[in-house]
Amino acid sequence: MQNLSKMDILKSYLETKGLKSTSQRDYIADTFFKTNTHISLDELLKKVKRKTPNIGYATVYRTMKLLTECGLAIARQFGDGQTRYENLPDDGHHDHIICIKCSKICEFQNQKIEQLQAEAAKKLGFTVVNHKLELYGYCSECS
Amino acid sequence: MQNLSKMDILKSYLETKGLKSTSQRDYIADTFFKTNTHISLDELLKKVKRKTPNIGYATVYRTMKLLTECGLAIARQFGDGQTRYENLPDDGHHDHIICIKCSKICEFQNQKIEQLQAEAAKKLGFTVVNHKLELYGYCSECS
DNA sequence: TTGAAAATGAATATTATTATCATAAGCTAA
DNA sequence: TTAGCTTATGATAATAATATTCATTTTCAA
Ligand SMILES: [Mn+2]
Ligand SMILES: [Mn+2]
Ligand SMILES: [Zn+2]
Ligand SMILES: [Zn+2]
Repeated sequence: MQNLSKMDILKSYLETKGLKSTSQRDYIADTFFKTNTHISLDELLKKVKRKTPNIGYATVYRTMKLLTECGLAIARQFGDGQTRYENLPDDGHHDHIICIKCSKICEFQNQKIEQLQAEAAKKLGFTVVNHKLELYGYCSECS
Repeated sequence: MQNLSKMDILKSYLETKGLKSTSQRDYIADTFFKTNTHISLDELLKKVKRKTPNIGYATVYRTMKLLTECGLAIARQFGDGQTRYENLPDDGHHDHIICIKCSKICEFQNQKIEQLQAEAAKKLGFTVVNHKLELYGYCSECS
């Protein structure tokens, strides 16, 4: 399952779950796969409706739920009350830093932090499954 | 403002804002100050109603908003859809590790992680105001 | 004491998310 | 290809947490 495209991964996930392929689902997924932002359901719905205006909110909602389940999308909550989705990154896990004035979101990776997290968890007897690290502040243009 | 009790800090905050002292507000704040958990509004309301059953949800909500504003309470969201509040800790900032099975919450401090966060932010031109680090996994009893 | 300003609490509004249901579409086996 | 069963869709409604409204009560400074 290394070199399959995202759409192929989705298709095989649907198959294992006994789910069906539909034009709406495909188009929503494809539209999402082409984004490189942290997109909300409303934003994605708007994008999708440009070509297929009759598509419903519920279908976008269910498709993103599906993509999250199979790992192709990651659901994020940055505190503005809206769940946002991003594509599974090629280069592995990353964390976020968010500007509290203009809402700009930057991403960063820090292996040392990840390692220290694991150590802290181990010390408390926990087995970490996932984590959330978000820094909030002012970006260079807003400070 | 070093050695003032939390209630005194609240009182002086109210004063600067031209707000008034009321028995309800005092009792809710005092009840909250005595907690040492991450408490939800519903839980706090229930606790408060034991002695003063006629107190309303809105007053608890508004009091916690006030305490959060003046820094005496910290609002946390651990992903269960409920905002939880904790007292401003005496020993400074801490982060959390949450069991995804039994919901146990442990706290930890790690100065090295904090430092690395600051460095990562600086590299991106950000000035960090606050941050959120949450580890999710299984506690020793659940793994 | 009194009157303007703020607080209260019940109720309602808002908002994001999730569920329902009648109908449409996909798929499998004849 | 078609029949028949399953799943998907989209409009709408239900949920649930949070936030606001408003008539009434309370506070507090003059
Ligand atoms: Mn990201
Ligand atoms: Mn805590
Ligand atoms: Zn900014
Ligand atoms: Zn546990």
